[in-house]
Amino acid sequence: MNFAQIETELEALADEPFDSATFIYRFLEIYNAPKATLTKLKQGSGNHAVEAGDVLWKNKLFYRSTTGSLPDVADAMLADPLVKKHNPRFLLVTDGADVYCRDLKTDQTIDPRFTRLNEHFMFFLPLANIERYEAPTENPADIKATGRVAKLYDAILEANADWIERDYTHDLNQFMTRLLFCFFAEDTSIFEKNVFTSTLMNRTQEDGSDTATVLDLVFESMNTKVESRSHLPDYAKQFPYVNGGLFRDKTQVPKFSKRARRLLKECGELNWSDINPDIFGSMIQAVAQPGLREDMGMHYTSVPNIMKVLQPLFLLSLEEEFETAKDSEPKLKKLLQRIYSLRVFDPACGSGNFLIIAYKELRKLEMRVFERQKAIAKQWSLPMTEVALTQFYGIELTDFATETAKLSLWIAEYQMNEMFKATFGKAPPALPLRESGNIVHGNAAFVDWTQVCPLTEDRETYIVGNPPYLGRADQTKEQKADMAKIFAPLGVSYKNLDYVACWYVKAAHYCKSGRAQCALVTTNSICQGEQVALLWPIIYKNELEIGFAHQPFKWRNSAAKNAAVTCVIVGIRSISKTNKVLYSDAYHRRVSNISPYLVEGEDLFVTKRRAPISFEKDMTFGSMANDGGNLLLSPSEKDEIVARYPEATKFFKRLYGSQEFSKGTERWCLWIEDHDVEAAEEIPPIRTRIEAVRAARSDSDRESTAELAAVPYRFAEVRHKESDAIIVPKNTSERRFYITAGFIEAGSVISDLAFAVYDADPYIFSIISSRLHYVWGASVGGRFKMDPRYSNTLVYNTFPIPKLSDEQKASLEDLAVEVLGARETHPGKTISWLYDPDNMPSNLRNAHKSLDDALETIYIGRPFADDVERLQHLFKLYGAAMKKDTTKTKSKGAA
DNA sequence: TATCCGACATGCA
DNA sequence: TGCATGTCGGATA
Repeated sequence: MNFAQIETELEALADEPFDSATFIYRFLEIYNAPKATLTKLKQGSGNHAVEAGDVLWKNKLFYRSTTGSLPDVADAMLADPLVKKHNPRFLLVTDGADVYCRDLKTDQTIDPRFTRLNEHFMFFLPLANIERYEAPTENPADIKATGRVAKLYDAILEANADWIERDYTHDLNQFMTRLLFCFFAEDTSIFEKNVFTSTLMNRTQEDGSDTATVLDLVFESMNTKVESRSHLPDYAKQFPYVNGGLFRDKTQVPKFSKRARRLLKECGELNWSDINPDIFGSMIQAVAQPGLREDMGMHYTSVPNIMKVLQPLFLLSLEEEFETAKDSEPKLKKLLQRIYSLRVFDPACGSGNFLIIAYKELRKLEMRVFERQKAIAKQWSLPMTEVALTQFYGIELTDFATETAKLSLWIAEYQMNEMFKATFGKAPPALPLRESGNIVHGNAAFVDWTQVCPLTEDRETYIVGNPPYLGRADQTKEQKADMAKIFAPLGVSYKNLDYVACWYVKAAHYCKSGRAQCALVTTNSICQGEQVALLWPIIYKNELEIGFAHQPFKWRNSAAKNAAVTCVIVGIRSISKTNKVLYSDAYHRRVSNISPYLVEGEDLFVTKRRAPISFEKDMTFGSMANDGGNLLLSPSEKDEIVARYPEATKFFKRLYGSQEFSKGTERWCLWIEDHDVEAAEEIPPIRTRIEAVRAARSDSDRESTAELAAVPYRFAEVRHKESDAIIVPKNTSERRFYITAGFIEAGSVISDLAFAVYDADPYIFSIISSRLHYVWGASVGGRFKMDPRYSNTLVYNTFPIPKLSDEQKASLEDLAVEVLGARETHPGKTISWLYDPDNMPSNLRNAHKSLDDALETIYIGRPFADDVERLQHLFKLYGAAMKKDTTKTKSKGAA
């Protein structure tokens, strides 16, 4: 079976007129329901439903077509005793216009339009016996263990204060991973039950003085083959030969204090068999980095997010191959070869989450192949797994995490062997440990990746991971140097790029030379705003394309404090005819191409520019106070001063940022001209505020801010003009349909949280208020979290407008008046309320619609069909304008 | 808890 | 000088 095929057929079915009699059978056929089953369902013998027209396929699906309210009907079906009896996985209700479907196992619901059913084709995959991935629940054992290990680590450090200055951290880290392994081993069948902790407790003094000696001998024993142990004491001999590199190097064992020994005992008493290496490694990683302790594991990638990378990158493809190979021994054998030759490389692997999950998935698939072989082969004997940890490669910056990654891979291997044993009754011996993954300790932005994971044409290689994101302002000197090393030779402007761009560029070079593909979880900022034009030309130069992408989603994991960041996933591969899929939380669909803004469209991007290509007036940044809050006042604060000092009135102006405009809140600022300073300072409360500004600015580490302390009576950046202005809030909401511009009367100050077009013609307001402009801004501009963020250089200056006649301007102006008029018919309502899609009044909607229709007719002679067409046309015009611009000025244009 | 928007250091062009 | 950006935060309903 082929996923693209399912989607295509589903799309065809959704496009046809709905036929309640045949729909469900066609639907099930697409999901490969066995022919015999379908026949039985149609005949009624396999259909357990009672009501006419219903279909109830045991354990799978309960279907009803109706004309009633879909959720209500679904609730009624759910209450039907038949559900309990026949346990369907899905409830599916439709009236031919909408669909309502609930997965009773995961309790997820979708309710798409009937015609968009294909966008949810993965939702129904369990019908074809393919499970969607479900997030594991939080594991209390991991949390508890992490806490205890952290305490033990601290106690050991305390007893070995000299270790840090002597740079024994590697020894300490390796020692800790050995301990963790032993704890795990004695709670599973790798060691004899509790042998490690009990030996230590029985053989050592309570004060900890000889703990190190005993541990040293025990570790040596684990690195010595049984036949060569004559020099070791009996208690050490009872441990099996472990090796696998974990005990190979002789490293120093730290001294133990009484407290450290007691904590060792407490760690040993935990039940380590419950540890889940998927996440535990990430949590334990924080142990060795006290700075990270407080947000322990905050940055680990959750398993669902890892699957968002692995599934589209290669797991789905393996799954498809399995489905087609199901009944063919040679094909199954070929699939196994593919599994065994595949490599996964995480150049920012941390404690190895991605690698561990990938390993487990490959093992699970291998087991399914074995089961299948067993079922169809005439003769079959159980093979052992050939998925090797050495197929997994990683680079990690911190030593402790590097060691943890290797350990976690071993634990994962053991757990998978146990699962194998449960299914097939046999498993490879746990010991001695085989080689673990190829995890290298180093700076991935600096080291040569081909040294870690050599380039090869013969093996599929998948680069995955969640590398560190750091905006320009937060990069350290070293990180800037890393950036320079990678980007400077390319001769491009790069300093405004996020640090994570290093990984994309290195991955691009790797993918170009080898048979590799890459998908990374990164901050959304590299697919938005100014960074797009900086990064993506470099990628495209390597004859690569975006094969799949996941649109922005909020970062989530089970750590207490989630990172406040919005992420995307971008899959990069050599140019190919294979399907491209665009994912979002709500749907995923095949598209013709994925643009670097992660929307359907061509590989185009805009470069920020100083002057507008079309608008006839400049838009400027508002005035930034940078005052520690002292130049800004609430109405009551202002009134209090004016009441006592009426002469102060002239020093106040209304201030408008995004919120003051959108929500109508009143705010004032001190606005003192140079020649008025002395007069202003004679008013004590004003003088106090000015002094506070001076103090705040002097305190700043930033030189230019400190210099501004010399003029504390005025805003740091003064852009104000004494004229009427169009105000455009900097922040808007992704839920709105329009950018909410407005007019501000002369005499008010527009803050840096909004943009201003001073002395503007009203038709400019019309264009800014159009759907076209919103669509442009939402895709080309930056973002604040998920919400579009307006900008003059990126959005306004790049927006293409056809040449307008005076008549056209006049008619646009009339339509602007209509919009403003519609707003005024709702007195007391804020802009924010009026433009909330849940509230937006119909007259305002209509006024905007008329404006859109008129403007779009100027563009193409008719309104656009949808936003995709809007964007495509704008990009076309932009491209043409830039071409003209290049020939005229020979300056840099866009691609 | 979803929604919407503030403030300013930073540093590039 | 002008302005994008934030492994950003916080108030509000």
